[in-house]
Amino acid sequence: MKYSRQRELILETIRQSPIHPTAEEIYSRAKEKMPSLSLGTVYRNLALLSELGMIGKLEASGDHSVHYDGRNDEHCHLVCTKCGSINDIELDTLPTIDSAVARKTGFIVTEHEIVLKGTCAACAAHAKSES
Amino acid sequence: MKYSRQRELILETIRQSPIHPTAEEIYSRAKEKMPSLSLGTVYRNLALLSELGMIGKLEASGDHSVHYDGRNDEHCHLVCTKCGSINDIELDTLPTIDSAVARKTGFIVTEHEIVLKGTCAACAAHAKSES
DNA sequence: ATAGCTGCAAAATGTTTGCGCGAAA
DNA sequence: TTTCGCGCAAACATTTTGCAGCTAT
Repeated sequence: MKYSRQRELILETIRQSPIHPTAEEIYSRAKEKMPSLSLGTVYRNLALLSELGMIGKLEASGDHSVHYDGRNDEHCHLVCTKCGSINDIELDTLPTIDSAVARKTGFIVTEHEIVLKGTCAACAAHAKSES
Repeated sequence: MKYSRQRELILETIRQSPIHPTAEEIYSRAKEKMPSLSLGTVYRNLALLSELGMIGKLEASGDHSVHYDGRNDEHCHLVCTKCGSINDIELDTLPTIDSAVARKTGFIVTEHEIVLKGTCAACAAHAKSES
């Protein structure tokens, strides 16, 4: 893979964002630093980086676009269906699951997408104070 | 909610399909039985049925469309990245997770999307016999 | 020198929506 | 008879792609 300033910027932008940004969000933030950047380039690099496992990908956010994650280790996500926030969470029981699945079904797990949907603490508090 | 023959047919079609069909697949199967059926109606009813919890929804299939599931109880999915097959699996450790999450973070889990991606038994066997 | 990446714009894909008609209550 | 759902087609949002020029190696 050849180096490109665009790819470096895109990767940097994802890593610095805490919100699990979409392609569009990554584009508009990165474009501030490199106004010539094009959206097609963002998409091409997101595909590349996530294929290489350098960034994470979250398809099940519930809005209609893919979100990206600067972390590339295995972890889970909490998606609030009220405010749309996405947060990381570690679930220690998970590593054991893969081998259990392999034993039971012969399916070889190489990656997860584990999303728990519901109401985040902030939205729950907000709802309570309203009632 | 008012009864409609279309909705009944759509629900029936999903329940009879073992493959976790997409809207397009549901449409073309159902259209065989009701040629006047329109794709917009399929989408409207899928939104309705999954909002009511009568069918399941799978966003993280890896192809670029939403898949639906005749089962509406909580279970997990195995998505083969080689052949695209989607299969159900029960993971008994999961019910405990929700309360653990709530205790740790205050997040109230109302639904899951738990997808394990990798190579299914059939594709693994196929790869082995080729090498 | 050349392979690969970019910007641009057009196209493709999957999904949603407005409207006027027909069917259920 | 009134309300809701339907079929149709247009609109929409997101993502992908072809091309010609530029950049890293």
